Amino acid sequence: MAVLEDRGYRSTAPRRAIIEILDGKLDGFTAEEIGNELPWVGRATIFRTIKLLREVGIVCRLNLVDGSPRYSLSRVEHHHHTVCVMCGNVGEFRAATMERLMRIIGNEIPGDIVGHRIELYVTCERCVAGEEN
Amino acid sequence: MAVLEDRGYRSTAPRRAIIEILDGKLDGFTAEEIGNELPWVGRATIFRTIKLLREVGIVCRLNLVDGSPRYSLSRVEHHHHTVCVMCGNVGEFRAATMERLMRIIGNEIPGDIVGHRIELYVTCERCVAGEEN
DNA sequence: GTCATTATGATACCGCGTCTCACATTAGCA
DNA sequence: TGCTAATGTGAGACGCGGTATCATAATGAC
Repeated sequence: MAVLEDRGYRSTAPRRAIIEILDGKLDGFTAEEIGNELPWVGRATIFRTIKLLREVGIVCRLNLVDGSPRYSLSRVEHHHHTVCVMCGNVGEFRAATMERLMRIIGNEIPGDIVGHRIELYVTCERCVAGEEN
Repeated sequence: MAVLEDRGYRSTAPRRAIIEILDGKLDGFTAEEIGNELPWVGRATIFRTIKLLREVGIVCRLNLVDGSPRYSLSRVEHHHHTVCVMCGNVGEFRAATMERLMRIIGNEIPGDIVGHRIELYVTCERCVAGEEN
């Protein structure tokens, strides 16, 4: 919440509630999920708040394999995501090697790299374990 | 078109028209764009055909920085995309280093990597040149 | 040419997200 | 504490990308 107040945004009940829920969501969430947990908050407000948190940089939007959207709370500074293709759970990882590689590739292709999106699709440990039953 | 026939799909006028248009689209396209160029083809058919071509592996779906979708004809086997943040044009590049890196990262994170999505956002040469005016 | 199979177009529908607009809350200040 | 401008909110309409339905049309194997 401090993150928003520091930028001049108001501390309101919906915003506080959403942020509190997010803290518990360790592996991604959807707007719909939040709506279900906070039925007293309007749909528009949920999207507005997610958008705000994305602009502030503490929430990321990523895509599942099928292209459907999912959000994730950012814990480390610069990172990428792993998304389980079976359960949709999201993980984060940092890879300095990746950044270095980006710079190398930057020299090989025309134009200037201004950003990138990297998503690794995985089958997570939980799902792999569950399959054996 | 042969790609589709080889898999048992029929050669129809809409499919032929769409594929022909795609051949000229060197830097990505949207479903809407095709619809404008082929007003006699139904919207559903355009989406169906794009989907088919994706399944066959000769069209990729990618996201612009803002998340909006764009398609691109695949020319090389395994590749990734560069997307210009200014004009939306799409390029392809291969990076063996990237694949090697994937394997390394695979050992560092929990779960098995089954796929990945990598998009590089760039400002393309054309746009950079244009800016200087 | 016949006919089963497959594809098509129109249209309704869905999911995700944004816009609008009247109303409610907030925070700053007396 | 009470006022007020600024900001945020909820309901609902709307937009866009894409899919489902279903009656009709085209395809291609014989």
